[in-house]
Amino acid sequence: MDFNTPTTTVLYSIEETIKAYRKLSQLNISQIVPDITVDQALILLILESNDMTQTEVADIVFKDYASMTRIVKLMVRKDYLTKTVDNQDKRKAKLEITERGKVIIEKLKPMIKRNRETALNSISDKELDQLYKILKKITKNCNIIK
Amino acid sequence: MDFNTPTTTVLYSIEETIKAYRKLSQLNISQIVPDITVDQALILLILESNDMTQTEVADIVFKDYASMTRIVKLMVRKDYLTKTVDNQDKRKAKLEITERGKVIIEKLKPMIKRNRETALNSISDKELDQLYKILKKITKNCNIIK
DNA sequence: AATAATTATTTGATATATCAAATAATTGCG
DNA sequence: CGCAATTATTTGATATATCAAATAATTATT
Repeated sequence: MDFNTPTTTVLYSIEETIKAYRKLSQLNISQIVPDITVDQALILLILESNDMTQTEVADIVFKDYASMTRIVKLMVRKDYLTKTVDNQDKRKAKLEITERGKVIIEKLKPMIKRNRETALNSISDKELDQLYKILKKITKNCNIIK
Repeated sequence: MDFNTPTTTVLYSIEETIKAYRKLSQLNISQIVPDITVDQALILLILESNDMTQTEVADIVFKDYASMTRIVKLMVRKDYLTKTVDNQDKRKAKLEITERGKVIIEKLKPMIKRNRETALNSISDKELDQLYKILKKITKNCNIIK
């Protein structure tokens, strides 16, 4: 049964790439704001444009709702964001970025931008487009079952 | 400062893809062997060809050594593998797949293969090659700092 | 040989991932 | 309206991720 060694499939490469990128990002972000994770920064970025529901944010950042509950708890404790009950629908938790959160994200933006540039250095627009399309295909294939 | 929204960068797509693939894999693998994680199965696959040191395996599967210690502990408890002291170098932990581990991995192989096929369905060899090369570039870019 | 430096692994602390079950609010329907 | 179904979130349990510090064995150096 022509069974490839796990390390020879692209899916392994995808894993490798994302881990390398996460490591780079965390390292550089910690240099600017020591006490924040990459994912927390991402959540702040998302909330910077529009306030949202906890579940909405979770969907955007691909987090399990249970994880999201805990991450938000920490972020509220650190005064990065506030969590209030949505008055239209009391099941929903409205998340808003705090002033401190805004300051922090502004401080981080240049580094976040730089991380992306570092990661994508020397990748042409054409390659980026190819990469994007292929990844989308794979994602779609994986989500067929749902 | 032309700062892209986080969701518009390919790095976000990479994250999305790998999460979708992991979900698919875990779902299908659990159907065959309910009590094993994708990563544990990967470790068994790695060890199937050659017995190795714990650190060697960790490097291959991109795991932190501390994580590896804990994963191995669980896998030993479940009788998927054995852990013994390397006699040449007593710092090293030699990992070997057990009979039960072998049986389980044989049982899983067809599904693992199928998962890969599902994920990569309709992706041409040319695309795979492109994908692979671009990912390698990104990984390299991220590892520059080290 | 004795000590310093390095390597492999572990442990503790904390954060996150994931599943299943619980809770609470809202919606749909007879 | 009253209740079943659905939706948003939480909690508990367990697994994994990550960093820093500790341990133990090995290697390099003086």
